[in-house]
Amino acid sequence: MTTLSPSSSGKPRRATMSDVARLAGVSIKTVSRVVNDEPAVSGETAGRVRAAIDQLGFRPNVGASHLRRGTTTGTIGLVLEDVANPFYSGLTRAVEEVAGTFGRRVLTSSSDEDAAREREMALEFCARRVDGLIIVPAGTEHGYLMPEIRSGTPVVFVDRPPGDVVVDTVLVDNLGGTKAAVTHLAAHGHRRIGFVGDAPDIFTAAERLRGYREGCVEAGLTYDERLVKMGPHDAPSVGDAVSRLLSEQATALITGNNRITVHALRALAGRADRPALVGFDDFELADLLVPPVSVVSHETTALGQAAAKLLFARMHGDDGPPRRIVLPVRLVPRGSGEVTP
Amino acid sequence: MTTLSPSSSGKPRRATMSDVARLAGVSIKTVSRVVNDEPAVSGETAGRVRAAIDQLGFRPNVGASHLRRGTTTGTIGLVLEDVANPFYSGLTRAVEEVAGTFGRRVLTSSSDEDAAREREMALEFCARRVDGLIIVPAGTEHGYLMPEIRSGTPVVFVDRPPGDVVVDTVLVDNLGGTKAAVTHLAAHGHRRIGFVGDAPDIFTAAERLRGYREGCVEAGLTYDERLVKMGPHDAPSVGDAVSRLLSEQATALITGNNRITVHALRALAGRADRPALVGFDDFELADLLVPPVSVVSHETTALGQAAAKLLFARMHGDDGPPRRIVLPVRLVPRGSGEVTP
DNA sequence: CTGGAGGGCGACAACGTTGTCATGATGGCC
DNA sequence: GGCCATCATGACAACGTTGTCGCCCTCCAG
Repeated sequence: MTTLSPSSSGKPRRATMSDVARLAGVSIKTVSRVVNDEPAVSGETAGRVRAAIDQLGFRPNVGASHLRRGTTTGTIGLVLEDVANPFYSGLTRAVEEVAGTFGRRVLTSSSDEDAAREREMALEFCARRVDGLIIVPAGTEHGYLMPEIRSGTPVVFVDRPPGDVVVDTVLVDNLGGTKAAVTHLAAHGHRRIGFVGDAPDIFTAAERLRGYREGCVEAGLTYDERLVKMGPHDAPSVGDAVSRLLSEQATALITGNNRITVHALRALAGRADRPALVGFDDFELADLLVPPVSVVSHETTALGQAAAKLLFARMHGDDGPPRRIVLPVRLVPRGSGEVTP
Repeated sequence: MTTLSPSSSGKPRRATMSDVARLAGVSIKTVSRVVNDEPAVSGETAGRVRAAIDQLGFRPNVGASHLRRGTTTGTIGLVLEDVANPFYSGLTRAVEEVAGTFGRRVLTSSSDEDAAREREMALEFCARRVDGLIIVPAGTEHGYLMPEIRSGTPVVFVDRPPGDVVVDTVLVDNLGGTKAAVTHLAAHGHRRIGFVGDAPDIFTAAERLRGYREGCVEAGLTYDERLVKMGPHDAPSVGDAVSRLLSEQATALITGNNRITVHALRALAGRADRPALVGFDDFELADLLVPPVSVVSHETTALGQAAAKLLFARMHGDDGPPRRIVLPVRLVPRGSGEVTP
């Protein structure tokens, strides 16, 4: 009880510079000078002020400081689908890291693939005057960001491009990734390759599907839409998709992202007719499964770093034309994709 | 180029209420009223103000608003070891979720198990006037938080208790967890059970070790310190620990957390003499490995939720004595822990 | 002894917003 | 027609901080 309540009664209040000033018998400005290590303060006075600061547990209000100084708030906003998804938590960590080297903190928020939520969070972060915004978009309309962009808040899109504004974007080579996966499976003799993708209105899902199609064409396979299932990435939907593709005689599967891969693997676990499988996105323990899972791999850390670096370049005055960075992917053969039909 | 720069030359500046007021031909205060949906504004004036707001892309500065209103900033700070660790990213998501229902956003920061960084981040968050702080402590001294706590910022510790202050804490039943694991393995006939734990100065590692010891005693096994390896949770250290324990004729292993379990599994992958294994912390795909991995499971989501709810209760005026919540764990047998020596 | 330089410090305004109070206009009622 | 209530609006101060400017005192050169 005494542990939590302050010495006197009533609601606790944070000490301000005037409290410190009063206690130390100096002016507010002098306290400010001490706090900011400005030189023009005598050692004796500074000592008294510091003692008062310690005694009161004073901590400067950086919000007020930012307001007065007209400087930025030292935060950047990160809006993504779900921090709990390892893909995004890796990205978050990378962003946090880069932001840290520039003395910035990160405000995070999960949109849950909801465009309205994405918008709400992005705008709220702007109202908080973040120095910049990194967005994994859920929606496809981003005109709402124009006022922000125009008034100088840099915005970078990651993993998916923005809808109707042109700003810096960092993507991975979705097209090339699934294309490579198809080629790889075809090279092992597969003619009926199934594709389980996320909802087709998600950019990466659509791109990966496109890569799948193009891969089929290049490999001389006829594109058969019965071998494609696009839809939500929850376990039941994916399990259902997998059964259907197998009943269509698919001998190999390409799974469109890490969530889908995991659910597909679980759906396949019991079955005797296990198809070859290549997953998009690498994931922990893929190498320890039986068989080890071949994947189209890319660095989520690199994604986050690239995005954050782009953002900080803009914050530091880079005003070149918007850039689009496409990070390479790499097919990692581990076993599951190297079995014949 | 035109995409990024504002209509005129010079640095872009965010519109303020006075800009809006000037454009709409009203006073600042009227703009404020419109922005805050206060009733005493005529429809015609409100329309003019809203038009000006849209035209300028004005977004209110919530920092200034908080300062003036004397209200809180609507953010809470979360300091943990590493967001990229699935354990913590699940926790982060849960905290975000609860915070969202109370209209709060979350500032995150990874301490990387560095006490100085933990302290720095926690204090910085306080300087930003977060409404509350959730900490997975890296250090063992938390006196530095006393001024904050005293001035009314609630603090909740998760996963590990604070060092030298008494505040709300949410833990899991570390002791019971490893005890159960030992009992379980002993019931399957194991007499030489090894324990690979994290650095012993980490609270959870020490508790789990204690549970291991007590479990050994209860199971009638003599505690043999050669069967215990405590240390960092990186892959080489864990791999090394595993080899040593096996050379000590351990027939079963208990791995002290999700990182250690994963590294241990990788170290064991090639070997013929695979011991029985029970891991602390559940992890994705544990059920799909061969054999499926038995674990001491607990809900990271529940941890985050409990912590956040405790925090918000404090923020809403709960001033009862500090609480300590210990969440239950559950042994999930999947195969790896149910093999005989 | 005087003048100027400079060090130490404080008063004041301002950052963008909102609470309080005042003001002028309008309308209804006796 | 006069009076008060009500409505719409604005002026002003204040939140906690910092930039600007000016004051006073000391010290040293002339």
